[in-house]
Parts: sequence; structure tokens; C-alpha cells
Amino acid sequence: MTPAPGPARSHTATLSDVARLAGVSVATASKALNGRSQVRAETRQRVIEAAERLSFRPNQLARGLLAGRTGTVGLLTSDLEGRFSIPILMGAEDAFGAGEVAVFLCDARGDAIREQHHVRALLGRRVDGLIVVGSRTDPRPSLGRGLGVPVVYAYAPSDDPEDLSIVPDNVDAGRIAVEHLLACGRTRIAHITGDPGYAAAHDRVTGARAALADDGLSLVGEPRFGDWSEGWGRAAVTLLLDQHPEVDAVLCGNDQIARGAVDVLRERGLRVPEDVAVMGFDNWQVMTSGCRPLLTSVDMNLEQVGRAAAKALFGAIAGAPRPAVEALPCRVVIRGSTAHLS
Amino acid sequence: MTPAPGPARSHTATLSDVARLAGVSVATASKALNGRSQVRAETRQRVIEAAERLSFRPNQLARGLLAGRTGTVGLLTSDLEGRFSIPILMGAEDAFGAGEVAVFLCDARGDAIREQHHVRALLGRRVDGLIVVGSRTDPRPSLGRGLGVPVVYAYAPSDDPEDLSIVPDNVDAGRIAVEHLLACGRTRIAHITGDPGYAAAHDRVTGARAALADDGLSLVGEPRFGDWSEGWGRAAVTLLLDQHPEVDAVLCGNDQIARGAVDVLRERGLRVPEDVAVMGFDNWQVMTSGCRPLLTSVDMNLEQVGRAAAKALFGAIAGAPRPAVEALPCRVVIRGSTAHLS
DNA sequence: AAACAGGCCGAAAAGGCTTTCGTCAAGCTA
DNA sequence: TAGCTTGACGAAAGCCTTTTCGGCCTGTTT
Repeated sequence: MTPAPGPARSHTATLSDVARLAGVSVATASKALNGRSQVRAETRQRVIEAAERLSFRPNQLARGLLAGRTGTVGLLTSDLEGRFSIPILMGAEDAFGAGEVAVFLCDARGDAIREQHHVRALLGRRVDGLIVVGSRTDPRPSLGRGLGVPVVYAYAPSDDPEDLSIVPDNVDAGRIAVEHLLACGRTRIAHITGDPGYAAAHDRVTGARAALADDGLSLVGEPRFGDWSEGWGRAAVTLLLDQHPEVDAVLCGNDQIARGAVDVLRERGLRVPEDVAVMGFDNWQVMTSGCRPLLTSVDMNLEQVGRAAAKALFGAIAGAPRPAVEALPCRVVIRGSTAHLS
Repeated sequence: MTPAPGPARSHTATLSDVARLAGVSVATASKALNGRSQVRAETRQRVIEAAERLSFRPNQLARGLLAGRTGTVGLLTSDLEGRFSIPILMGAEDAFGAGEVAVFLCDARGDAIREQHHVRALLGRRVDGLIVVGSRTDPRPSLGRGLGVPVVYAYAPSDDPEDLSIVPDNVDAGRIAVEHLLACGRTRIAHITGDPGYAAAHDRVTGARAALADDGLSLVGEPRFGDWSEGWGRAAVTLLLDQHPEVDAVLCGNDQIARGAVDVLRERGLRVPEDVAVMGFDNWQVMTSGCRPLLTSVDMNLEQVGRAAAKALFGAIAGAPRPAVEALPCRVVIRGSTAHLS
């Protein structure tokens, strides 16, 4: 009992279907469609029309099997939820998408076992390369050297100096933030930041201090570590005002802390930015735009990080990769919460 | 000028390498590794050890070419940036990842041309199915019926009733939100929502009104449409208090509007939730946790939507799909901004 | 002892494509 | 006209795996 003939089992057209319709061999059909030169123009046209009529689409599996390259890469994130992975992922997807490369997305959910599992699966699918996206800028364990395909680490660098990593330059971020505040005429700058377990927190402190030292200044009080939340921003700025009422600027470790700081300053009757300037890091739109006034912030250029990682992977696939940690610059996005002291 | 021989071009081990090392034919090696029965136990062991020694990993391309199924699906998002795609994507990735299916991620950036391009590319890679993730719940153009692989639409339903779509139930969301406020003893409930161009806004109004009508009540004033921002929340609640100072609850179209509303209420000297209860939609953690008090919100269960879409796609790949729009329930997450009227 | 069953293994085809190389005809030179 | 080049095309191999089927060997049955 065979099924009723119906609409001819939409068996995807193959090259030999095209060849048959065009009255040529598969070899000729292949050459015609791929722009090889040994085909008469008229024949090529016939083949192209046949392919169109059958809406033929070459099977990339077969092609990849033969070529040894698949035109696919694996994107391994450690947590999609965290907001840092997304822009990086977008940048990478963008850079690859333009170049006919398809991206396998794998989320390890911060679990090493699951990560290992995904790496195996991706290698089984013969990806041409791997991008590993971390959720924080602290070094992470290398995937190892014997994978057979190039690997680029993004945001979180590998702990193996032989690997290639692309990270945002947090030290520079701290530096340009303070430089902006100095340019606004502020000299009594305090720093409230997040979890001391994060390298990003310390790097930004380092940059901030360096920029101040260049002008012969130093921070008002010590940097205040806490967590990355608005609540901590509110609490810390309250303490700060009690101890150092003279501050004229608060540099906050991220936008949420900054948002909390601004709220408390306003409630204490201090004007932002007239009395105290405030700025954050990350340039997270939902935070900067909800803030009154709009929040100045350092954009970490994460999409750029993703794009750079993709390009680096391209390079590594093509030739010999140069091991390195590449730190990309950030930029200050100026909004209402900072302004020149009048 | 050939490159120096170097470390023996790490030619990934193939099945015939394994077979040779184990002293058997590729056929036997394949059967041994795949648990087929016609292999002597001792032979099987030899093959397995050989595979291990060479760290052999079967080439999924070859396997897919033969089997006609690749074990891959395409995930087509219209904008990764928007925060709704991510949880859906996580849910889908999670559901597939467990089942040995790999996910191609493609972001169309809201561009129909690019979307078309990605669809072609994915079909060329012989994906077994497609999930299309929209950025809002309004119907979107169908990809069409003749693709040759099943398609499931998530979040944004297809405009073709023959397609299968999975969406959050916004009407129900509006209903359960109001039911929660009623359960808190509130009866003078106003509604501030976002862009009237969004179906979600209207659906939530519909559900809210239905729940009120069940109790013989109605909204305080008309629903106020605007945009989805904190700024609008602040502006709208200011107007609301002027016109209807009697309100004892404000249902906000999303968490950002709610956040703005809470801020203005506090600044006007009204206590939340004692005088006025406030709740939002989306349960976006950064908003709900930064709010004072913590914000009650309706969680749209988006990860669930992603998982359901993945399962539906599995079903469609296996058997005949049933066309439908499936609306998934939401849930109220109760926090400090709502409480029973004492 | 002859035939047979069953267990184990290998040869070969298939899947869709690209590429190399051989073939053939037409057009050219000597 | 013989011999050559050139251009256009097709046959076939190869990529890697799975699966079918036939063959061999051993042990068993009449």
C-alpha cells in the first residue's frame, strides 16, 4: 500500500536533477553553476535556468564533506542570560553572516561539563572554528590546544597565553571616565564600584587612579566595593555623603550603581550634575535612559568585541594565528548627568 | 614551495583510520561503534579502544548526508537586541541541546531581505526545521508553505492560519494582573500602558477589563497609551493623580512604566503599596529589583515559550504538524509593590 | 559424512557534490 | 591532407559514514 502519489514528495532537487533537465552531465552542471570557465555560455544559461526552475540549492553538507571546510563556526557562551554576551554575540553573528558563515549557538549555562559536551558536538559537526564568549572579564580555563580548529576567546580571556583573546580594555575605560570628569572641571571624585571578585572592578579602579595621578590628584576616600546593584549604589552614596560631603563627582562601577547614586543624590537635595556629576559603565540603555538626568556612561563597545573576535577567527582559520590578548578601546557617551562645572 | 611537514597536519581521524588500527573493515568498525549486534564482543572492544586512541569523532556531515536528517535547526530572530528574544532563544536552545540537536542562530535585524537570505542559507544547510522568533506579539508575514521543512513561530505568530505559532497569552496576563490587584482589595484601578501600535498593549487591556467586569467594576478612567518608557510612566501617573486622586492601584503596561510610576508616587508623598499598589508586566529583573519597593510583575514565561516552540518543532519534524496558535499562560510574581489593603 | 544453521565479518553501494582527467569535435597551421 | 591546438563536455574518483547482502567459518544435526 504505497501512499497516494500526491504532490510528488517534495524531494529537494539535487544537482543531477538539474543536469538531467538541462541535458548535461552533473560535472558540467556543477561547473556552470559555480562559474567555472570550461562551459559554453549558452550551456551555462540552460543549466542556470534549470536550477532556477527546480529551485535548486546546493547541499552544503555534501560540499563541506568534500571541501574539508564547512563554513560553520561554534559560538559557545557561558551564560546567555547575562547581558554582556548578547552584544558580543550580535557583533560576531553580524561579522560572520556577511561572510556566508553560519553560526552554531551553544549555551553552557556556566557548567563545565555542558561546555565540554558542546565542544565535542561542535567538533563532530566539523566547525571551522570556535568563539568562546565569557560572562566576565576574568580569565577562564582554556579549551586546550589539541582541538584541531582555531579558538578565539571573547570578553573572558583564556588563561593560556598561547590562546587568542579579545577583551574590552577596562583599565582604559577607568582612565577615560576620569578624564571626562576632569575635563568637566571636577577634582573631588569618589568611586563606588561592584563586586571585588571581578577583575573588571579592579581594572577600572586602576585606570581611574592612573588618570587622577596624571593630574596630581587622587580619589576622595577609598574605592567602595559592594555588588553591582542599584541598592548598593544607594547605600554607598549615602555613606559617601556622610563622610565626604565635599565630593563633586561620583564615578560608579556600572550603570545600575550610578542609577542608585543619582536617585539618592536627588533625594538629598543635591543637583545632578550641577552639584555632583555622576557617571557609570556599560552604557546599558534601559538604565541610562530611565535616569534623571540621562546618565553619562562608558560604552564597552561589546559589539565591536564580537566583531573583532569573528575577524580574528577568520584570520586564524586562514593562516597561522598569533597568540595574544587584544584589549579594545571603549568610549564615553556623554549625557545629562555630567556637565562642566560653571 | 610546500610548507614544512611540521607536526603531521592533524588530519582528524576518520572511521577507516579506526578500522585500520583495529584490524577490521570500516563496516565492522561502524557497527561496533554504533552498537549494532553483529559484532563479536572482543572485536567491538578492539574497535572502541582504537577509536578512543585516535579520539575519533564521527563526521556528522557524512552521517547527515546519508540519513537525510542533519540534526540541526535554524533559529531566526528578528532582533536579538530586544530583550524578548533572548529568553525564548534560551528556552529553545535548552530544549534542543538536550536532544542532540544543534542550533543555527541567525539575526535578521528586522530586515526582510536579510531574513530571506538567512532562510535560503539555512535550507542549503539542510536544517530539519526552523523556529522564527519575533520581537513583538503582532502577527508577522509567514515564511510560506513550500519550504520543505516545518516552521514554528514563537512570540510573533504567523499571519497564515495554517502555520503553527506559540505565543504568550497577553489577554490572560491582563486578567491575572487585575485579579491579583482585586485580591489585594483594590477596586479603583487605573491602567497606564505603552505604544498603542502593539497588540500586546491592547490584549492586556482586554484581559484587565474582562477581569474587572467579572466583579462588576471598570477601570478608573480610560487606559492611557504612550510608549514603553519610564519617562512615560512618570508623565502618565502625574496626569492620573491630577484627574483621579482616588486611585488605589496602577496597573502598568510594562516594568519600565511601572518603575516610573512608583518613583513619581513616592515623590508625591504617596506610599507604595499602602496607598497605591503598582504592578508591571514582563518581570524584567533589572527593573523589578531596582524599584523601591520591589516590583510585582507578570512574568510572560518566555523561556517556556521557547521550549514549547522547540517541542512543537520536534513534533512537526516527526509527524504531521497541526496548525494552530498556541497561547501559553503567564504568572504573577508578587513583590513589595502590591499588598493587601489593610 | 554431508548438509545446514548461525555467528561474524567485509565488499560495495548510496548520499550530493567538486575536481581531475580523458575524449571528442572543430578549427587551425604546415 | 596530416597533425596540431583549443574548447566543451562527460566519466569517474573522492569526501565519510551507514547499511545491505553475500561469504566464510564453526559447530550442529541427520
